[in-house]
Amino acid sequence: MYSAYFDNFTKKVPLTPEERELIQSHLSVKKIRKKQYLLQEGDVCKSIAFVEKGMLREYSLDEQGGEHIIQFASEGWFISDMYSFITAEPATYNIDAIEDSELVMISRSSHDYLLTNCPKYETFTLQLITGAYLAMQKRLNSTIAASLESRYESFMALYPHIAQRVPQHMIASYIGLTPETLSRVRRRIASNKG
Amino acid sequence: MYSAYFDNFTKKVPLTPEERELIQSHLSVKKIRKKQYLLQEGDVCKSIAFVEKGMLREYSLDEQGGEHIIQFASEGWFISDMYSFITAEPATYNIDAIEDSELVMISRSSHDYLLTNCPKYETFTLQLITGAYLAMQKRLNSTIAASLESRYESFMALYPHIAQRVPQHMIASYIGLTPETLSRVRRRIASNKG
DNA sequence: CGATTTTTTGAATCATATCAACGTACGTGG
DNA sequence: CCACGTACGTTGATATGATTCAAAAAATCG
Repeated sequence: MYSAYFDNFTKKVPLTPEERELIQSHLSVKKIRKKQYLLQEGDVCKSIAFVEKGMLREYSLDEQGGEHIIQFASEGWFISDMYSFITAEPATYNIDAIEDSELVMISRSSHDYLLTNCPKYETFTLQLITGAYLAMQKRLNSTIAASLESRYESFMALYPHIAQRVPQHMIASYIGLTPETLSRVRRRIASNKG
Repeated sequence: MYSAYFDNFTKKVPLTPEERELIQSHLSVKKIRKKQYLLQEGDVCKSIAFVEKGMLREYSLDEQGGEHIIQFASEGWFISDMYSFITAEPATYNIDAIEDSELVMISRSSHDYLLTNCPKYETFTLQLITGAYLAMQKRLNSTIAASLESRYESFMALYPHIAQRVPQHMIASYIGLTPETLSRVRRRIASNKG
């Protein structure tokens, strides 16, 4: 229990046994089945979830009901509608499970408590957000500046473990194109190599 | 000197005079003229810049030499190639001034020093990055999910002070379309309202 | 095996980019 | 203060390329 969470944590910030105790007392475990929602648009996001095992996705819905995947989260990643979590306004994103998953949950009040009372938790959070920020900046740049081919290829290079585990149409959604177009992009790539 | 910086800081995290002294001793001031580079692709980004006055932009260049604006920064914002700053690898982005500007600079070593020796600086940094993360997530979502019209309109609603001060083709670049297309989008919007 | 989900393919359509030209505003130097 | 040059925005014609809709083929699941 909590092993992936603390592996991740101590790789970034070492902890004494007491600190680990303190943090662990603020965590809880949640299991969630494939296709189950962790968060629905309109609800307030009350927790940050760390993935111990499994895979989730966060996505928005446009006016026509189309899904747009904002983020995948597999082992070692966290997922949450951060804006809703921080402001307590209704979520604009949905989160559901792509596989049966085990999550470590941190509530808003625990998060606040640890931020102010456990310096290492704050340091860890800063590193976590910084990493997420940098990854998203790269993605934004490739969405704006790169061709479909290279967007797909960077995704595959960066997240091969995700690519293996999610259907292709979700990758299409993540990189911002339709499943049909992605299928054709893949054919173009294959024929350029063959 | 440093007033915009500390206004911003203390609005998020109050400081004692001693703390302010400590932090201020790690800052320096830099003036930069319109069109001047603060950072060029390939150089290592050695500082974070806070804008006291003026306006800058961060952008990438694609294979055909096209500019893609990643970020604007006016008074109260910070700007930097964070990835290069943190990893000390060569920058992949360029930063230059859109107006004559005054900047408050923090070097990598000062940043590290303050992070470990000044808890409030760490708290401030966490809030700063969190804000930047949330803003970028919203932008990414609108880039993937929204129509050109609503992308333009959200930009204008969110950043009216920037819109007034930068040429239209830079707004086009920021929201990910060509200047010609933006011109036509604006006409469409105008005629739908008239 | 049958049912459902996923991927591929084809054809038509639509939206945006591109290329080229023009008009305008702006700022700089004479 | 004027004139010139440069940067900016608009417009039109055309080309490109991604989406859409429909259907079939392939893969996966119970």
